Amino acid sequence: MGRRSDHSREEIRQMALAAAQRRLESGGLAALTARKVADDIGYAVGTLYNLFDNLDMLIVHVNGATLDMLYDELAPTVRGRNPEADLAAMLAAYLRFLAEKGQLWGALFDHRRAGDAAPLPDWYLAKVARVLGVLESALRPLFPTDDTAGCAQAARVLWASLHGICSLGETGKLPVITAQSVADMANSLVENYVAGLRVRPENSRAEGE
Amino acid sequence: MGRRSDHSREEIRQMALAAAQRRLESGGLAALTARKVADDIGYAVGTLYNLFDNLDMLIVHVNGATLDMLYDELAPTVRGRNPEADLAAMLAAYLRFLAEKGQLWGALFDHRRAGDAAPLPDWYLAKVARVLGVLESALRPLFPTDDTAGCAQAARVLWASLHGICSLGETGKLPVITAQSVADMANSLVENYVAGLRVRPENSRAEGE
DNA sequence: CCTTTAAATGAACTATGTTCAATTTATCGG
DNA sequence: CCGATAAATTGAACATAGTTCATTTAAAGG
Repeated sequence: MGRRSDHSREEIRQMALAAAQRRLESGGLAALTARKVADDIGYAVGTLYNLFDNLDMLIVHVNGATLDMLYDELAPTVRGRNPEADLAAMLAAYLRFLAEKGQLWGALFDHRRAGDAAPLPDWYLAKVARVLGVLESALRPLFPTDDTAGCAQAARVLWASLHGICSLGETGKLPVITAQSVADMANSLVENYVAGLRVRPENSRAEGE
Repeated sequence: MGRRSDHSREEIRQMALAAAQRRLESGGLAALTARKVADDIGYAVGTLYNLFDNLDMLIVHVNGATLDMLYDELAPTVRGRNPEADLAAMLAAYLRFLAEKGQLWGALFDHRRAGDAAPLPDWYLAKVARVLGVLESALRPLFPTDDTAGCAQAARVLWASLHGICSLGETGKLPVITAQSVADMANSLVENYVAGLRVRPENSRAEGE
């Protein structure tokens, strides 16, 4: 079969992304194969490779959509006055997202690309940065107005740390104490880290002790 | 070919593990395939499956060895008096391990087993717990003698958080500010979290603000 | 030396991502 | 309306995976 007029190029792209997302949600990354997605949308495997360089890029696009969803959930939780309160609300929203869209969240991090693959595209990093921006705005009051760098770094530390807790928690790689404790751990992290920021003003960048 | 007497069953196991470790160190998880390991040790693929249930279990054993190495590096850094000093030394050793044995460290976390796989064996979790024990002993002075649980939880929070920083840093998934900043982030985490523990004594388990 | 038993083998099976010559259809010039 | 051109779609084919198991081979026991 050749050139159909069933759908435009862009429509097929969207269908493929939607199908990929569905597969991800129900069966995780393992369920997301080129042939299955192609079947889902009623096109042949080769067609997928007209629209995406490879499966990795398809997944990166799905992950981009996930980051947008995450932003939409997190952004409204920050009111910009009290860091502790904002962070608690934000963390709750994050954990809720993780509980509801666990497989999508998982793909954000489980998807490891080959070492020789192109670096993550700028538009993707921008989406990550946008989510980080929410966290930055919550932390903002803790830093002097001119210390944007310190705030940005603190946001990255918190974000990455939180990721570690959720990630190890979900994959069972950490002998965890109770089932509830991923949330407990996340709370412990945020509260103590922020308390630390308050006690050690501005020089949060650490020299020898 | 059938029953050789070149090596005992246990010898082949060790050869396979050593070969797997070598492959991991040079090319990461992608370079560790059943056929290649079999070739390396001069046996056929099938033989590997006499010794290990499957490739996953082979990798779990290599990871176990990595955890032992890590323990050996971390354990001597804790002197048991000053938490801040101990943690700084321990963190330095951890980052050194990461720099030198990055691929082995990576396999500890990159290796995601299928959802239907058996849970991680107890002996493996025990090795994880042993490494965590080092961290616990460094944090010990910060907690009342009877609060073992609080100390254990703090150790897990720190450990998992640190993992998040290193993991996201290495995979380029976090738009990082400078090249140096993984170490900076790790220091920021440890120092602020510990400062937080000091300021908010014992009730580090977090209720509503 | 023959029998028994255990180890070692490697072809075969299923499934993956990816490629590309061949095919089919739309589009456009006349 | 037709024929040529261009574009999209196809699916068989390739390389590589993990895993299995009937068959082969060598050691051990009597």
